[in-house]
Parts: sequence; structure tokens; C-alpha cells
Amino acid sequence: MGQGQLSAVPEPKYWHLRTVLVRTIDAEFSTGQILPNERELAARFGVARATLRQALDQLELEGRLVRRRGIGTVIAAPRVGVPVNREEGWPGAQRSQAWRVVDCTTAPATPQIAARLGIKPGAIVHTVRRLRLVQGKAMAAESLYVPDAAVPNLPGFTAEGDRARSVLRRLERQGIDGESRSVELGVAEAAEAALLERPPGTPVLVVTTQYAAAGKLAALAVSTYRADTCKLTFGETGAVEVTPVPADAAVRTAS
Amino acid sequence: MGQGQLSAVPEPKYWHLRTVLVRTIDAEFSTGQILPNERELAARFGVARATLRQALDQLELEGRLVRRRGIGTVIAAPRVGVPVNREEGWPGAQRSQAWRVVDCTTAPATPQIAARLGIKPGAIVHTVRRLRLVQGKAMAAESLYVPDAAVPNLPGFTAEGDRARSVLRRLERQGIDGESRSVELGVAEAAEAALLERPPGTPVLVVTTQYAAAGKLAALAVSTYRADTCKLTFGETGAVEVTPVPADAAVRTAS
DNA sequence: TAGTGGTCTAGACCACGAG
DNA sequence: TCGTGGTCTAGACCACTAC
Repeated sequence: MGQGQLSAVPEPKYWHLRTVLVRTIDAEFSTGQILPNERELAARFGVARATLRQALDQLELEGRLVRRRGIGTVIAAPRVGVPVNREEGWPGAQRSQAWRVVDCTTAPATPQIAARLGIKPGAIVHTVRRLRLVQGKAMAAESLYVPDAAVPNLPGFTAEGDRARSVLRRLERQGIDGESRSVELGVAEAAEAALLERPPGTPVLVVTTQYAAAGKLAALAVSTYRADTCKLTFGETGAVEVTPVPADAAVRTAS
Repeated sequence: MGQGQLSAVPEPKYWHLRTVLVRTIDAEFSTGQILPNERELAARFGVARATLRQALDQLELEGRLVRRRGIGTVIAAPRVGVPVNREEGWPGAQRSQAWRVVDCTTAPATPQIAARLGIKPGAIVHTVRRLRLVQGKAMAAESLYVPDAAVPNLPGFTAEGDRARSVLRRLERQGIDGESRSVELGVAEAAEAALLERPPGTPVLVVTTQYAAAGKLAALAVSTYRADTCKLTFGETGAVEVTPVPADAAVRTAS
């Protein structure tokens, strides 16, 4: 691993440092390998540790590095392509082991949720929290909001696991007419962060899905995907699979 | 604006500070207003400026704040919903003023691009860079890679504006059979950052689209959307528009 | 010129993981 | 116990904007 000596350029040190590190990583390191520790790297490049960390922050945001306290900074595996579509996301897809129910609550809707569901504030809403596992790892946490009116006359279960299953089965049975989605950047709050086994503030891709059935909004799903390890994929009709998924990044840089 | 006094909790100061700031902003500030300056805020909450900045970093990542050097920290407007679909993205949609061509180059493909296009390295590829304007502001920068084989016998224009138009018109005429997309988090490199009028390292949503025509990959688009101001929307068939876009955030918190 | 956010430093201590 | 990354501090200087 080269020595460095940042030239006196008008760009910030941490940005130049990032560029140098990208080159070094691509050339001399491979997935799973551990970088020298931060204090040594900082010394090697002649910068303060905080400045080095600023560069590492960037690389972590890009999914190139994972930093583990007590372990070190390791080269991350390429991001996992996670299909986001009706088959994968809709509660009906119980057959695919993609989602695992965490818990389920039934309560009057908060004003915000009511507004987004298009129902009266205070109307009963079931909230099913689920966890999406990919290759055995928690990749996304979801809150699925279902107006009680959309799944009327639920059996009077007491166990929340039973109610969750009941709600999901109802949705599955009635099917959906369509869905509309949005994706934006967010940070994981405490609860989500815990489910995703990450610290609070972890960047996430927030996927908001509206499921329509019988001309009404049947459910609203807010899913937070780990931005460090996930690449959301949206397959579409008629698409031709050409690329056998080449390496991974470095392509945007190569424009 | 309240005084603060961070309680001695086991969570990091900057995270607690973020929570306090979120509440304060939601309660006492509205879009466009300017927060007290960083030095004063730090003093008010009894923390170092760096710690305060860590909290502000989070809020900026969430799109709640925009910090302008020489001006101050202002409350950001809600994110703009940006439609991402065939009508908006496909070069054929010249009628919509969404995209503006920046430049166009014709050159042998780099190994990375060749691999992703499923062509031989060194084969000729046209690269059209475009800028997506929403409400007059630059929201996304795109590199559209088109194998020369997909648009054969282009007229021998010299001006790159003409060649760009020519390539796009060809694509438009032949139409597409389908497309497949992926979305992931990235940071803006120097060139993209300049187009987006943001500093290098700005977080972006990277949308990669494969356009298929006649059973082959006709084009590959890599678009980088400003993560701070954009919410990507994917409209779908049969979807029911229920929400008239309520306020904005704060809903995920309210789960 | 004065005020803002952006960068950078040198140091300290803490929390976690492995031995 | 030791080494790692995570947090926090107090201060300095720079770059940009407005006046």
C-alpha cells in the first residue's frame, strides 16, 4: 500500500484522500481484507485522524467499506441486488421466505398515518412490522399499515402473531389492483436501526409503497433498506437480462 | 427556541441533539427560515461545534436542512417527487422538457462499460450526458451509453449537439421493448457534482436503467439524482392516487 | 469588513471484540 | 488486557456571501 503525500491541490484533503484510497483499494485489496487501522493510515498520509475518517465516511456511504468497532475497517462485498416488486413485497408472498413478521399492533391511526392512508384520524389501523432477510441477513425493516376497514371482521385473536397472520392472509386473499412506490434517502431511527443491527443514523433507502385494491388504498408499506449493502432492483415486463452482473462499482467513475 | 441541556443518556450526544433539533424545527420553524449559526447553537446546547455539526449532518442527509456557506443553515423545502419511468426517462420523450443534453462523445467502450452493455471491449459507444431539470433546478445528471451497433449508420455530423440529437432520435424511432432498473446510494464525483451544483461527495441516488429493444440491450443509462432534494416515484399500472401528498416527513417517526 | 459554514488539527476518553 | 473504531473537545484558519 502506497505512501501517499497529498499534493497541495485546491480540493479538500479528505476528498483527495478518498480518491487515493479508492485507487489503493481497487488495486491492492479484495473483499473481506482489513485495512491498516485509522491511526496508522492517518500517520501514513500525514493527516489528522478526523480527516482520514472523513474520507472513510465517504467510502462507507458508497458501500465500499464496513467499519467494525474492535475489529477494523474491512473491504465490503459488492452490494446485494434486492428485488423490489409486487411478488417480493406484497404480504401475499408468504411462500417466499423473504419477510419475517416481528410484531403487530392494532390501534387508532395517528394523524400522519391517517392522512397517508386517506382515512379519518383515529380510525383503527393494524401495523405489522416485518423484517426482510436476504442470505440470512437483515436487509430491511418494514412497517405495514392496514386500515381495519380494509380487512373487516378479523377473528378476535389475542396473540399478536395470530393477528399478524390473519391480516396478511386477508390481504393475500383479496389481491391487489396496483401499487405505486417512491424511494428516498433517510436515516434509521432507533427501532429500525436495532432491527437492522446497525447504529442509529445509519443511512437507509426508504421505500414507500401504496397498495390499491378495489379502487381504494388497502395498505401502506414503509420499508427501510440498508443503504450500505442494498441495491434495489425493479424488474419490468419485457426486460432482457443481458448483464450477468459484472463486478460492481468503478463504472460510474469510468465515464 | 428552547435551551437544551442534554441529559446524560447512554446514546451519543449528537444523536440526542438531532432528536431535539427535529422537534424544535417541526415546532418552531418553517421552510426557508434560518437557524441560529453553528457557534451559537453549539454554545446553547453546551457541546463542541463539531458535535453540533454531526447532528446537522444527519438532518441534512434527511433533507430537512440545507447549509449554505456565507448564508446560514436554512430549513429545507419538502423533497420534490421526481417521476422515474419510461415516459420521463427514455430519450424519446423529447417533448417533455425534462432532460437537457449537455454533451456527447463517441469513443471505444471502456472494459467496464463494455461489460455492462454486453458488447466487445473497444466497440464504439456513444455517451450522451444529460441534465434533468425540475422546476428549473438541476436534479439529476445522466450518462447514457448507446452502442454504435444499436444506432448504425449515423450521419457524419461533426458538431456534438447534432450527433446527440441524432442518437436520441434513432432510439426514439425504434422504441423499446422493456427496461430494468436499479437504485442505490452513491456520492457525486467531481463532474456530476459540478452539473448538480453541489460539492463533491454529495449523496446521490444512482439509478441504473437498461433499455431493451429487439431482444438486445439498446442503451444503458446511469443517472445520479440529488438525494437531498429528490424523492424518486415509480408510478404503476392500476395504482390509485389517494394521498394528495401530505406535509412531508415526520411520518416514519410516528410509527 | 463582518459573519457564515467548511476544513483541519491534536489530543482525550469510551465501547466493543478478541485473546 | 489490548487494539479497534466511535465520540467529543477546543481551537485555528479558510472560502464564500452580503453589506
